[in-house]
Amino acid sequence: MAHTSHSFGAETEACRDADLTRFTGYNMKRVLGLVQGDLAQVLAEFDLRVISFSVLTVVVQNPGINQTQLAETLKLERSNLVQIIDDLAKRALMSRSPIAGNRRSYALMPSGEGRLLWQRAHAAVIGHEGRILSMLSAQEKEALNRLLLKIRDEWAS
Amino acid sequence: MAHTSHSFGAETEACRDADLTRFTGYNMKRVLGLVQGDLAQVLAEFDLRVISFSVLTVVVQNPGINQTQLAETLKLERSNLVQIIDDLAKRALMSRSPIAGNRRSYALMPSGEGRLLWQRAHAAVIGHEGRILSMLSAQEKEALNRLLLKIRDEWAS
DNA sequence: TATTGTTATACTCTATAACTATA
DNA sequence: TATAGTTATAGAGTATAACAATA
Repeated sequence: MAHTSHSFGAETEACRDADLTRFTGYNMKRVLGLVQGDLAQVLAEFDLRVISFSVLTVVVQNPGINQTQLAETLKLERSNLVQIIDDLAKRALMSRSPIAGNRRSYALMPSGEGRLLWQRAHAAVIGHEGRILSMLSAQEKEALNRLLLKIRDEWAS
Repeated sequence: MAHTSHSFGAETEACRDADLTRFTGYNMKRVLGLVQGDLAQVLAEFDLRVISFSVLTVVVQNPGINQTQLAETLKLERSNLVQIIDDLAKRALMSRSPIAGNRRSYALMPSGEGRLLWQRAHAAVIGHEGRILSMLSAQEKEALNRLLLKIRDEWAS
């Protein structure tokens, strides 16, 4: 029985989900799990969650954006952004600046400290992607991104 | 002001996350969100969640597998499988069969009804992937799967 | 002692409704 | 009336510890 059990494990364990690997969605889910796990560890060194880094990136690249535009950009619910922005604002990484002539929305602006932290985190994320995708050639990485963006563009609302 | 607001939206709204789209992880997350949303709707017609379909697939392809092996295969925690299998068993789509000489694990076996439901759901999932990836050529789909599996294989534990 | 299945629990992510203050 | 931000809440998905039965 020990022999049976061992040979079963050794011979077929690696392909028990063979049928599912024919689905791109399943493969993406499995790979994204690996990527997000490593990325979360990398960003934890900066006290950032993955979503916080995304928010910081968009605000640095689009200073003055408001929360509704930010939510649309990252495809998040406005309500789920509140705590994330609260945290970043409390840490003085960005500010909610009043807009002249409009008192119901704020312009999100990165602080100097926010820009500096973002630059360090951004470099770390580039390092993370280099490591996690190190088995792909430059051409393969470019092809992967091109294919993913082609799918997203087709279904862009 | 209406003009300013409109031109801002029209000119820069589409590329506010341009910097993030350089990251494969971000692009995968965005695309997987679209794919999983559509897939969930497709599987809801069979009263299946995405995870239930994965479980059913692995059990159909590997009759006799136990819960620990199933959890390893799908990279889930054993504890999180309990309710899913409970549901599938209560609906008589699969059974927990006792194993001769081993009373602490069960052999998961698909029922005839389970195989039939799986065949219908499987066909629907293939249809879903065909629709959601319809902008890609056969070669592109194959390339995408190959790249994803190459990443996964490299980091397989 | 180690393994299998299970329970309980907690934390993250996501989705929705309703509120406030503004416009 | 509609919009921006907010609050509360609920549902998935995921992770961990501890337990009973069994090996």
